[in-house]
Amino acid sequence: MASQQIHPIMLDPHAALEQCTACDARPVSVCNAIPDAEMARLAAIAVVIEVPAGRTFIREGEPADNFFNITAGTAKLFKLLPDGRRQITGFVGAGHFLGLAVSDTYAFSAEAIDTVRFCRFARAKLRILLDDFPLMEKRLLEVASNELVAAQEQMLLLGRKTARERLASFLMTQSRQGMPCGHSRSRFTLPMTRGDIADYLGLTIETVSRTLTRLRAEQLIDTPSANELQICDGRGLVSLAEGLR
Amino acid sequence: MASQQIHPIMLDPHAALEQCTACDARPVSVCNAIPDAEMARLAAIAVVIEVPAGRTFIREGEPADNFFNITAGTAKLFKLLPDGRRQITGFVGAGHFLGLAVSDTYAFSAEAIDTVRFCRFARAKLRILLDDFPLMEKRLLEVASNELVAAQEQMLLLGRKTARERLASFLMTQSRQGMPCGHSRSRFTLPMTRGDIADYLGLTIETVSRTLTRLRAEQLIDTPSANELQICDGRGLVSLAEGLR
DNA sequence: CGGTCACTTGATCGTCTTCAATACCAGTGG
DNA sequence: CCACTGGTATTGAAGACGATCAAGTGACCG
Repeated sequence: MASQQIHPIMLDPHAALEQCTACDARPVSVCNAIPDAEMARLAAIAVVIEVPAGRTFIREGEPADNFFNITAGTAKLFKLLPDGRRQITGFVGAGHFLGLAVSDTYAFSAEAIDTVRFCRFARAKLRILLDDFPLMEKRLLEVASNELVAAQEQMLLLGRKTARERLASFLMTQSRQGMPCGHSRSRFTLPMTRGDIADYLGLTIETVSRTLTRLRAEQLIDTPSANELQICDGRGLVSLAEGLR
Repeated sequence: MASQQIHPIMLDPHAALEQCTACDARPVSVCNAIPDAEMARLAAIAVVIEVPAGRTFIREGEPADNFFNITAGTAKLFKLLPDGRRQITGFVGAGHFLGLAVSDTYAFSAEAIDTVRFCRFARAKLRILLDDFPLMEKRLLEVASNELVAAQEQMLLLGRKTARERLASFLMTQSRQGMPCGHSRSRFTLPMTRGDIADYLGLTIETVSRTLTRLRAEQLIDTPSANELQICDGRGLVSLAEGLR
């Protein structure tokens, strides 16, 4: 089918190794657990792939044959109900690892928001490699643990927070995206659409739009354009996110 | 403080080993990754503790000094907002492992629903032991991955399902609790209160009660008593849980 | 320009919440 | 044995928040 036309960017072994040691995502990814000297083994089984915005590259329910390591761009992970209702479970960027599921099929779908580049590893091959690098397995466990914590935070948001609190939480999380712990940007770009935000926060497009309008009216944020976000009152947003007003 | 009066059930080393190899929870827990011969090392650092119903034995935000392995009873895990709103992120029973968080503080609280017994391991000690048993680390990664899948399923429920669909999903999950894959009980006990169910499903007590009443009126379930549940139409519940009606 | 797509805004509707009363059940003590 | 109590569950009526339906705006693009 048309959606399967994925283009592996083939590289000779030496170039592949270059690719890995010089990879933008390496410092923030799990592969930094593998020493430089052994990097060639990882590079040997990695297939670099680039997909355009809108392309679904993981489909819930299909055989989970691969692991993925995002190196550039942003993707959304989501689950669907038969009637089309969608819940986005996360937005993932460079350094993020996908496909940990133990099951033999993927538990979620993944779609590129902008142009996404990732390394693809055949599950079987990676597993063998993993046996030789317990440090990488340790890193994976760390990553999974952190995601579990984030997932619980999201459950609190979806189960118990109001629309305003959800948006405030989301915007503060986004402002901290990719920043060193404790830091945040006061101005940033939202790569996803209002529809994506709605499906991530368990709301509708209209509610997201209205709520942003209201937050703007209250001087908590500003929206220079639809995709640009300026945080005017971080303190206010944080206390709103925690339900304190 | 009074709530800290936890009673470790001290055992001499031999008895501790007995305790572990004969443990009810071992077949379903992560410790089965450790060979019998080495079990003594695990037993040596385990502290067996029993807490009564209602006791909070993990507090969100407190230093995460221990790992826990539930061996009997049921506990609820939850997060709170400052104003008291509560989201239960899971119910955990025998075999469940708690405290994976990488952070130095717990990301959630845990409270015993009935009498709960667990093994407690000092984080530092367990980590050392883990270095010698990569197989156990592998198991932990498996467990964490499975929980992540469950968490995503719960996000779909909280973000996109109606009250009826949530209850149907919950009841079907409960009916499969502790059953071999593909099996389920048609009749079982709910150890948690309506309030707990509500806080797990992101609803109110009243909505849970009303919805159960309605499901009963529609012959999908029966409730011989408040804590007993009989599934009359499993098929119907499943399709309801998936949003197909 | 016409077309599409994303976003915004308005009016109305419905599901779930809130508030309140009542029922139920186990435990306690008269 | 029965009245009393506290916790839990059920049921009813009213209200609110967010959803749905609908229209309008603006940006981009062939």
